[in-house]
Amino acid sequence: MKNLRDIGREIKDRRKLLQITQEELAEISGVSLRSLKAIELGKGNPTVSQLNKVLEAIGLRIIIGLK
Amino acid sequence: MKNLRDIGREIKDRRKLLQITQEELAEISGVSLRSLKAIELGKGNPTVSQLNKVLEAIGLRIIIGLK
DNA sequence: AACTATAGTGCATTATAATACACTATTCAT
DNA sequence: ATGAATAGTGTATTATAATGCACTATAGTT
Repeated sequence: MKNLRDIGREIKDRRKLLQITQEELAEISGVSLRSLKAIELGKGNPTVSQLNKVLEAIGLRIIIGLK
Repeated sequence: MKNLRDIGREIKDRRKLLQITQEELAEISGVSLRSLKAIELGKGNPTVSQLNKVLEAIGLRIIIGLK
């Protein structure tokens, strides 16, 4: 399974690739800095819309696939 | 983007394919019937872990992909 | 048409995600 | 090694997801 920690890592990696800070990503995605930090660390349990906001901002998206 | 309504449809389609009821899926996934209904209809905004529970139960999963 | 099974809704309660603020820790450049 | 930027944490508050119960609506069967 793709757990929350994995998802967080992917977001962080992508963000670094784009060379933007958490502060910037929080700003452009419309998610609070506190929440973004939690998402990247895989702590907490974001709502789908929160996750979507962050993903959209870095050119990623949720796909539903076979296991 | 893959919005919540799309995700709900995919879950519902998959569930029908497997020929199980909402009640059964709620049971096996560990998600309340009320919440499952909302998810399938694309109403509300589930947490990632709730979504994951349902997806797992029907052999699906979240993938993060390029937009 | 009537009956039954399955799906969707309203509302109240409880659990918890989202947030802000203040702080500490780490990374990175000089 | 010091200072500045970036990342992570604690705690309290607010917003909202998750749930249960009772109900209505729709689909499917005879």
